[in-house]
Amino acid sequence: MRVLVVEDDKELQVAVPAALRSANLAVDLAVDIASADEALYVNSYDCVVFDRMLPDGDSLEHVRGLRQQGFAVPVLFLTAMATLSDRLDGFEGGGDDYLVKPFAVEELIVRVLSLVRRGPTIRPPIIRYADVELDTARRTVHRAGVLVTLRGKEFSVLEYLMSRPEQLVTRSELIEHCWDGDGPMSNVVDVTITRLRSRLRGGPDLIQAVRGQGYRLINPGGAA
Amino acid sequence: MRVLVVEDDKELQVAVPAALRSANLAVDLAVDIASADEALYVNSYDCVVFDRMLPDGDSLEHVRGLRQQGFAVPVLFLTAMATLSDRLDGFEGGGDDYLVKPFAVEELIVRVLSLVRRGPTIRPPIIRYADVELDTARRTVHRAGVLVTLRGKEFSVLEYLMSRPEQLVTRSELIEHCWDGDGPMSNVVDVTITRLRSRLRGGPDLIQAVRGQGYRLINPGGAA
DNA sequence: GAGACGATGACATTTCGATGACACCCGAGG
DNA sequence: CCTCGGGTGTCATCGAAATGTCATCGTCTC
Repeated sequence: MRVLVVEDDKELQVAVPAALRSANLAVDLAVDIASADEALYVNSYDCVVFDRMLPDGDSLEHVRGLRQQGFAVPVLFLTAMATLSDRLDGFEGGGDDYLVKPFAVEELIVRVLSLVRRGPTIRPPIIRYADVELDTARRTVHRAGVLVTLRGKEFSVLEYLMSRPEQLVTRSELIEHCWDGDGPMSNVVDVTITRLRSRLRGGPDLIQAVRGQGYRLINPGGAA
Repeated sequence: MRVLVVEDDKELQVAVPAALRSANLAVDLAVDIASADEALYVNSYDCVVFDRMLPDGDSLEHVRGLRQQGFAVPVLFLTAMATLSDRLDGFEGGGDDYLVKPFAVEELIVRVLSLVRRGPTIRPPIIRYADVELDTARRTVHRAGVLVTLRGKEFSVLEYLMSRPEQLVTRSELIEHCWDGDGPMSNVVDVTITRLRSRLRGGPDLIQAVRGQGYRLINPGGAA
């Protein structure tokens, strides 16, 4: 579990990461909003610890903006301000917790762990065609309900075909999307299609060869 | 929004309800676990504020029991104990927040409002998959009932995998979430997986390698 | 029936994961 | 300050699995 700490105070820059690391969290440090943004853009975190006031602005306002764009990672604000209204602001902004300075490191650890545990769950997109279900996140394929295990290339090819159901897909198109570098100089595509077909033996052939053109996904039965 | 306060201290019996009412919450009071149970049975609350120690027992233990039976209402524990392990206990029990006495009433209000807003969603601190139980708070793992001691990194990796059962998890995903800085440039992940597997020798291999893609938790037996 | 193109089985090659051994770092304790 | 040891990162190697290549066969079209 990985945490980003955004803190401009020299002392806390040391203490906070140390505390979190002692709880087996992976910690990165940013010193202002700008560098935090950079880090958030590059990596994905399970939690962010934000000092409320930073040299280049109020982190709360910033997070509020990010939330509007779908930013879903839980945030813990460190704040020196003690008035109730300021604290409430913190929660309104979408932050999931806050801590008033000065605080005990144990308290910080407990709260961060709690936030991390709560992490955002994402639904994997599933593509369906005929009686085939392809789960891009799990990288699994089911035909008529039964699990079919595919090799990497086979999966890539099927994924591409299923993203363009019933459309004609040329060999070079497949090579461009499923192979890297300068595509192979053989009939790999054909071979892969053959292998794919043999794995999907659990119903009619869904992959139609179009002579001289390429391949196309079809649903012979029509139903399902 | 209706809140139940369970408190035996005379002073707090007055102060806590008063504070919450000032935030427009409807408040009921109970003085011990027995009467709290009665109130919970009769009414439905959006939040419960439990003093940790009550004349007829430790409320934490009690809530733990209730959770097992599906009790989902968020709980805020008031505790006088200040050690980290005691605080962690509070979270393990399924309580969603805690406050150390003495506390500012504003803080109490903010936290209760936050819990109420969050609604009855609990993320149990124990994740189960197949015959493995992982306690995120205690950082312990049991396989088929027997305790397995893991190293920090091994635990982090297993935790991440178990939070996404059966999903494909890439190496870079693991590195992003379990390592800091810009991840290492070696096969650490593979090595850690190997070590993890060897610790979990007590049943079939649950970690499936997906060639060229990453790893995935699976349950070969299907049962349990 | 001939040519072209796709299908397929067999085989070669490449890539990738598993693993043992070792090096390094850091914290505990003398 | 030094040593020791556990935990973790790195490397080299091995073997198996995935994939590319080729040759052959089948089949569709003109």
